[in-house]
Amino acid sequence: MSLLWKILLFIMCMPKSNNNKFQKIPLSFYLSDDVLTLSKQLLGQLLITNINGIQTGGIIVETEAYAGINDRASHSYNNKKTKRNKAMFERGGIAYIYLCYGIHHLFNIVTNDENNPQAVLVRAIEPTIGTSEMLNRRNMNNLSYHLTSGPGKLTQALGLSLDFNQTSLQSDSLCIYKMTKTLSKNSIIESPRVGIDYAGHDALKPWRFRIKDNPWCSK
DNA sequence: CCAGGGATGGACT
DNA sequence: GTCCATCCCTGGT
Repeated sequence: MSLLWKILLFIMCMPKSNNNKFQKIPLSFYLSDDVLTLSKQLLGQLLITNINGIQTGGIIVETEAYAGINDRASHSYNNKKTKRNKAMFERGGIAYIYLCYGIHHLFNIVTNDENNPQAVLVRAIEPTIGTSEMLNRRNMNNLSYHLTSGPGKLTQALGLSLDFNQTSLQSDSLCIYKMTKTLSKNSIIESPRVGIDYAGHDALKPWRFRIKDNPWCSK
């Protein structure tokens, strides 16, 4: 076999994209009724969007749990169902995206079964795939921690908008992949959630989770 | 119909 | 650290 053919074969056998190395997180994962544990398990996993053939994504480094009908900070508090929060009442494993302050799209991972409206807000990712495209979408010239260190920033970087509301997290355009590395318990920092002062005593619950010393977390 | 508020980010001191 | 733009969603007339 000529060298040329060997090179050609080698190229043909190469994985087409990064995520071939990783397994999609299965639907069963999202159906858990333990949203706090799930929020921690989502840290370190890989979130990827694939829009118009452009792949962007990164490692989830910060999450918040929204525990459903008894959580005053949750949109589903008191079992209140509206057009906006409809996705939360669906079966887990889909996206719940809504507009915040009229400007920012916030991305949540719906968990638990149908009519058990819990969700995990993704607050920050560490960019790993398609960084230049994410810089474009954010109108930034140089890589800095501002790229994806906040719930509104990361959706802009990933190209996530209301169009993705209720999209499956196992779809071609939006997917979360399992990383092989597991985080040790003491590398996860727990603290109160951000921006929910209206939630009374629930505002004090330490349901924000982030990877210790990771500079890509929000402020 | 309309007022009030929000799971934020960016500009600025 | 402070300040505030911004606009959809919601609930109440």
